[in-house]
Amino acid sequence: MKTNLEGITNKLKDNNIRLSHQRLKVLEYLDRHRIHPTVEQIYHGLNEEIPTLSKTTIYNTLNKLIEAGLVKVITIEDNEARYDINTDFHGHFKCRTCEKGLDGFRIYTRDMYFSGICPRCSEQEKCKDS
Amino acid sequence: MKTNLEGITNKLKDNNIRLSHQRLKVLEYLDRHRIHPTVEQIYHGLNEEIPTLSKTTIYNTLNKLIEAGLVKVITIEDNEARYDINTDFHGHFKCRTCEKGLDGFRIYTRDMYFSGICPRCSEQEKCKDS
DNA sequence: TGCTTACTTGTAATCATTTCAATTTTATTA
DNA sequence: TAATAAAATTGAAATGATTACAAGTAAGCA
Ligand SMILES: [Mn+2]
Ligand SMILES: [Mn+2]
Ligand SMILES: [Zn+2]
Ligand SMILES: [Zn+2]
Repeated sequence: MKTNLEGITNKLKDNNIRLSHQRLKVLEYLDRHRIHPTVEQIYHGLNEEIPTLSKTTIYNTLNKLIEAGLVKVITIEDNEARYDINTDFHGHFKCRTCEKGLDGFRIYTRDMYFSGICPRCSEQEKCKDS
Repeated sequence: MKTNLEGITNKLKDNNIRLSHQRLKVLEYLDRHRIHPTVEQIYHGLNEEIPTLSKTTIYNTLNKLIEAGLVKVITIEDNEARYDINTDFHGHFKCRTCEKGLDGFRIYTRDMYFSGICPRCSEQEKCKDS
């Protein structure tokens, strides 16, 4: 549940991702606001502290972090992505009435998405190795 | 696996959804093309048969069918929705390499989304009943 | 057949996300 | 510390999926 920000910055170094002020602030925001925030929420949340912050930077940062496996994108909303610093395997729930994400619920729909590599592409990878 | 189109049209009647030419064609397309098509694919697939068909109608139709529980939307793509006439609970897989949805795979990411009603809203529902 | 209501259509609007080029910052080296 | 190259930030503009809207059309019913 608790993310080690120091550990994350080390991972950034490992992935050759520069430790810019903006990136660290976005990470810190995700760590302190465990509500699967949208880009809009991150933007407004950091606006006071960094008035010059651009939404483009937030998008760039999040995409970098996703690429490095440090953040996960949640597509439970139909029109807006949400972001999660908790990359452990866990489900997400959205209430049909209040539209909040909460614990303890009556479930009506379940969706499971997997991403990986199919047998055909696995086979082609083997060929490359030899 | 096999969908009974006759059964579906009966469900449409039950839900007071009119059996328009366009709606039946969209349903037929979803039934015959079990590839979780996008709106774009449905549009081009039906274009020859119904040259006047509008994308807006496809969106309207799909939203109506989703509302009635006859179709499910799949948000595994980051930028474009896909649609499934199979409403049974089942997972979806996307290959990272060829980007196709297939069977038999090595899994790297798993995502579970639930939708339902939270305890708070459940409680309020009870109050309405009495 | 005629009536009412809901559906279809094309265009325009919306809005999350990406592209782009100029400026700034980071990390490195002297 | 200063110089440098590479990468990041920024804001404006572009993109593109989806929705809103208003006028024309078709479905269902008597
Ligand atoms: Mn989560
Ligand atoms: Mn499916
Ligand atoms: Zn609720
Ligand atoms: Zn593949």
